[in-house]
Amino acid sequence: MMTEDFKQPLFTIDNVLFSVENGDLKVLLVKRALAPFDGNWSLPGGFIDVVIDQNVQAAAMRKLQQKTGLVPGYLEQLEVFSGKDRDPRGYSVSLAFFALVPYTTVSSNIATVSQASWWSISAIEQLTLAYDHHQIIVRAHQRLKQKALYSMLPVFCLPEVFTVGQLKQVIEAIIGKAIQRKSLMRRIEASNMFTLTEQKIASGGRQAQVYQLKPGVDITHFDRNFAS
Amino acid sequence: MMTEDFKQPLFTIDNVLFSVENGDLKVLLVKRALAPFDGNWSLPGGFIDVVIDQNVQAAAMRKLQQKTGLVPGYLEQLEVFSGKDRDPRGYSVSLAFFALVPYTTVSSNIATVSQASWWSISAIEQLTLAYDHHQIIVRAHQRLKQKALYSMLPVFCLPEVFTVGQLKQVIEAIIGKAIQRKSLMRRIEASNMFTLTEQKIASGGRQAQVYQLKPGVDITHFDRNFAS
DNA sequence: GCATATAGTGTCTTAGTGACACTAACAAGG
DNA sequence: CCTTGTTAGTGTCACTAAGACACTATATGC
Repeated sequence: MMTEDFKQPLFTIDNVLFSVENGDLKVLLVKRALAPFDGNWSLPGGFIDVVIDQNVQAAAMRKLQQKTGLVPGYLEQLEVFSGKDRDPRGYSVSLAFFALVPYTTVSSNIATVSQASWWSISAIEQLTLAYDHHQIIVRAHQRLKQKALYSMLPVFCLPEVFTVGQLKQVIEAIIGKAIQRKSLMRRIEASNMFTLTEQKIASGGRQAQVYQLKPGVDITHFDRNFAS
Repeated sequence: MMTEDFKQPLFTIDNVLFSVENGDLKVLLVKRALAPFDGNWSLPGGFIDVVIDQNVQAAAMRKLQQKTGLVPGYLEQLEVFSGKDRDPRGYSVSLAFFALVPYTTVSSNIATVSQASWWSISAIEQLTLAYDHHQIIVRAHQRLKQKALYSMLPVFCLPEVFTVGQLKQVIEAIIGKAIQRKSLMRRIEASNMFTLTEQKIASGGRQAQVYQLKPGVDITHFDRNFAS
């Protein structure tokens, strides 16, 4: 049974890049300039380049960098979406990634993309997206939500230094539910992922202590979820 | 930017099929009859057939059925493994699945496979496997272990009716650590996934109550892990 | 009957989250 | 200067689910 016996499906990459701005969970979308689905908003992605890309994660990183100018602090494989009809060009297999970055404004302008911008997760529901990108975003959100309940993953939506209040806001935006500041502080302590810097930051009331991610640490997972 | 601008990678499927026999976690391997890696043990997998297979899960199911005769009760996407050098035929992208079945003896005899048999997870370490299948098995085992700590997934390694003792043995084989029978019974109760049948089964001592998976239920996830 | 093996229960301990009141530190306005 | 409002951080009790383990129950084999 040789390789050539089979017609291979199209293989592509899609990225669901999340961030949180001001308590609002956002996903980065790009407006397609080319067919198919030209003029529609879509997830930044594309074809793997077998010469340049060491592997699929490298391809995902390159596509993100290329189409949005952003380099995520966290990138993880989500799931493969596949089928005969998801791409008008033929049988398609797309590997979706989900990624996290600190919020920054974006402005991209390359050939395949006319615009790139952040969209609130709630606003996206009303949009018409290319391919099955709605479903991909839903699945990515589910996964992120779940991981936010038992891990420190949401820190990747913040700059390297941050306050407990900021992290609390990010987590609440992700899981869509309030948590106890006390519980979060216990986790920050227990995780041993952060150092307490000398600085303090104004916040409208008492100044907040500033935490910093220790370099090279793994994200801690806890044995229990926040109340779900 | 057209499809044809890019040389596409090879896309394949690999299955890590787990079961538990007598307290021993096993993975199903097949002996390759054809190049590359002919004569080596490997994970059952192959190319997707864009005519037959509705999507990648269907392809995984078909490959398993074809190469081992088994139809798993649970099948989930694991992760994509990719790179220039993992397949001598060229740049390769393989989507690995992990699957669970009740233990049964296998004996397959088709063209591409000369043998199919169960291997203890510990015995596999000493084997030489095709491709990067060692790494895939390690990752699949990690994921299964993790899920066994907080979900009822391991029931798919048992027949439709089973006893608490059997489930306990399966879970312990997967996570490599003893758990309290009491804790498991509390979970069985709380999950509401099972009905208690009239039957009892001999087991060397007092007869055990027989549980049965309710048809069509989702696997329950708990908010806490077993001690890890 | 007695030893032994597995099944199932009762109940105290332990650990981590939830709830919430309380103190701390800052700004703005009188 | 003092009061009020706001956010930051602490102290502590309640709640819940798992761990530990003794105890009872029911089977087998001698």
